[in-house]
Amino acid sequence: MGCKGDQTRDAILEGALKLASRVGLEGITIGMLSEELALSKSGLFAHFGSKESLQLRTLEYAAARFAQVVVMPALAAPRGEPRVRALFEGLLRWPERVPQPGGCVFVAAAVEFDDRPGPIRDRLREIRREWHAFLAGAVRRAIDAGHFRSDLDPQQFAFEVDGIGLAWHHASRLLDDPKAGERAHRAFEALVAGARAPRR
Amino acid sequence: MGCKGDQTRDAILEGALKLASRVGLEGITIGMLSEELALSKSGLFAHFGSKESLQLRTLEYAAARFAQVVVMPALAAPRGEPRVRALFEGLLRWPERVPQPGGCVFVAAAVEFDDRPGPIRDRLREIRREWHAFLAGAVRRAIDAGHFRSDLDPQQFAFEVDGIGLAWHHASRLLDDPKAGERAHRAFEALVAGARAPRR
DNA sequence: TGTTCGTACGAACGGTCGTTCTATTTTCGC
DNA sequence: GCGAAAATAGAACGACCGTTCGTACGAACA
Repeated sequence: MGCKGDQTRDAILEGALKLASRVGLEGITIGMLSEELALSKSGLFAHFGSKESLQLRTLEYAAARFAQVVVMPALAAPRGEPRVRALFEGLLRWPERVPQPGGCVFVAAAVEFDDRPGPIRDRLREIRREWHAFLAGAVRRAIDAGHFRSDLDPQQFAFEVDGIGLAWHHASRLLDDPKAGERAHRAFEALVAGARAPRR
Repeated sequence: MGCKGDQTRDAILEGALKLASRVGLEGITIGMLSEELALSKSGLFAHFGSKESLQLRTLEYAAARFAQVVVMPALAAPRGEPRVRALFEGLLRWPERVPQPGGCVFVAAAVEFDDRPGPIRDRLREIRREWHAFLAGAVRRAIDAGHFRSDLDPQQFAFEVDGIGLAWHHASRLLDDPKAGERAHRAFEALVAGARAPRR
């Protein structure tokens, strides 16, 4: 079975993820990537057969890493509110845990591909929906555990967490707002407080 | 004074805005744009002198249109909460008011340029900061008018509105969530309710 | 030892990019 | 209407794109 090849391919995917974080999945160039990794263009290309396949594999690699560094550790936290908190904290730390110097690759890809039909958009949408469903599931468990009020809408909660994450990404990266992290946490605390309090 | 040239340039900028909405500011291609507008590549190019200048002008054009269709109409609403609401509603309608088939051009540009130093990033950041400041100003007026509680942080409010807008953009475009609009409104109502209520 | 196969390389392809140059057409004040 | 100036077109450039092809190296297996 391919031993050396697998190592190389993983190294390529790691480089592709970092590169995509900066220039987007579509902005990746086989020339740039091969130069950065000291490989030949054709040698790198041979591992994937097409650019689209490289993009797809990079997306898959990112999803696997995300599961490793934010989903799985959160499962170690107790069910209910603590786990919801762990997911949020993991979300904020994910672009540094798996180095993405240009910001979350899913955010970049979402904006790039939200109107470009094809397998990449399809897979990306799937990944995002899974994340959404997982987050909503954790919220539902928090309701069942009595941490959150029973008439809370988990999907709505997930929607708003998504918004906080995106606003944080935006404020910290483009706006260089030093208070971005603090703002994100305050927003999340307000959200949790509203979820905890009995119906007004 | 340039008469014909100005008309052409405006038509180019309108086309560039629509195109940038789909493929991003960097994704714009002079060939694509000239073909779409039935102009020659060199003829179009002559209006701007460089691609970067075209991008910068497109960004400026978008900012001017944004001021026209969301900021100015909101000024017609009474100060305080109504104006804050008008700004939020205008924000959600802006990509359809000024046709952007691929979604808000500022969102696309923000993700593309948040880590690409240069005049485009600088100008984009300025535009976004102005919007943030304007929104926060409207919130401050709502506090002064007694609509919102006096210890509300206008910047925090603006941060969260930003998040709702981004989450809505994301949910409606990539995820094809039919409830995205409803969710955005519910999130906004919760935000306003929290701003209105006396400190818990 | 010889053969095979997985792996990487170098050269080249047609195509498109942003840009430059030189003409040609169109506009507009006189 | 005329002539200057502005506006547009056309061809070409070097660079880089994704992709293909033929080939060389190295290890595994006969």
